[in-house]
Amino acid sequence: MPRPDRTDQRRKELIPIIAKAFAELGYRRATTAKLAKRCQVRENILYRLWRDKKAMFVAAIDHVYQQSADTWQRILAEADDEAGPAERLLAYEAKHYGESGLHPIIFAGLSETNEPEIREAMEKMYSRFHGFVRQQIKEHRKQRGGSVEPDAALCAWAIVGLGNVANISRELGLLTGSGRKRLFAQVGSLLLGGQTA
Amino acid sequence: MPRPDRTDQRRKELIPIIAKAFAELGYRRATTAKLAKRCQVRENILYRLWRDKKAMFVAAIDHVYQQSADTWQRILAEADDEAGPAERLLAYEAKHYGESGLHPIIFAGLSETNEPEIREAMEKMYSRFHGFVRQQIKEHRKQRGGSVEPDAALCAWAIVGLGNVANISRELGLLTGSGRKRLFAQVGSLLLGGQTA
DNA sequence: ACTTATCGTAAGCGAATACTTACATTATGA
DNA sequence: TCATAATGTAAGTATTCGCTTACGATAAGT
Repeated sequence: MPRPDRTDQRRKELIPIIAKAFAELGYRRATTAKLAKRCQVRENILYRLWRDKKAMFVAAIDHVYQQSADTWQRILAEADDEAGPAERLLAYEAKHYGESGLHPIIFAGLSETNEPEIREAMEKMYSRFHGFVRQQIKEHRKQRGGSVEPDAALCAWAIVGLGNVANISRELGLLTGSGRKRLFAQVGSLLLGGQTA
Repeated sequence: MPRPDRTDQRRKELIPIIAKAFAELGYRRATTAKLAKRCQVRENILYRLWRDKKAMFVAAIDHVYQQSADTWQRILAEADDEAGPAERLLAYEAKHYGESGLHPIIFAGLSETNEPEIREAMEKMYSRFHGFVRQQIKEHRKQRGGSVEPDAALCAWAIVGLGNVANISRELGLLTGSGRKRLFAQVGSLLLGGQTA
């Protein structure tokens, strides 16, 4: 009878644009008017796709993780070097970390944790990032054998922190590209391997 | 003749209150009306002390570093254990990191770097934090002797990152207090000492 | 062809917010 | 005591922003 519902597809098309806008402008500066303009639609139709601005932002946060996860899957699939998966991921991030330009969304999210829905989305995102990294560390260490310290979970948090400062120093121009690369490569592998007992 | 100018003193009195407000509410939610109310004055007089809201925020950012620096000076002065200065600072932060409640200001600042003045203030703040930590690492390693890797500057960034995730995980409830403590103690000392060649 | 729900356009509305203006009051030093 | 500038009070304003409403256009299945 009527036209078929393309809502889902439309959402998928627009999220990358919206995420980019939130990344570049932050949560408040990314007004619904600007979001609509970038999407080349009227505000109205954004509100048909998401309940409110908050929901658009939550979708953007999810998109940040999804984007990274997809990239990592690709790297892991490409495989067969002499380097292990964790080392390959680390090397990749050393080169390309932050290239998507999406990470500032995280900064924006951190100052909007008053909103329960945003807080929840941030919580989920960080948990996923941490869980993934932790898993990689564990597998890497298992391969190598021998007891290692500190705990993989702690090292995973430290690596997440590494990503964070990398973003910050990029944003503020405190580290050059090669500096960030060395940061990932040297400190990253220290955390990955830990200290053999 | 007229009344003496107490502007400077007034600023010093109000900054802690304003900083706390920015920390709790973020930059945008901390409206000038709310700031004034917390300070128990009218908006008007805030505008006599600072050019605009941006200037209030910049002052709050400076206050964050100042607060930490003062605390650290105290710790360093208290001294004479068997533990070195760097180790004492690390142990202190492991216990008390984030207690001031001021750190969320940093999150707020990170999504306001579009404003050149705020960006500059954030840049200065991070440089100072990093410089201080780097110095501590260097002195610690000199005491111990022997060549160490990775570079102190890189490890300093990693420790700054550690502080960051500590804040984030506190904010989002992703790590318990004891988890944060172990994070500082274990990963912190790994980064402090580095890997002896 | 005709019904029906999706898609697009345009305008507007109430609330909030950064900042201002005008004016009354106070306390100081000569 | 008196001029002077600091301190406080109150109200207002222009703008912005999130969100809504009303309506016309489009495209599908029967």
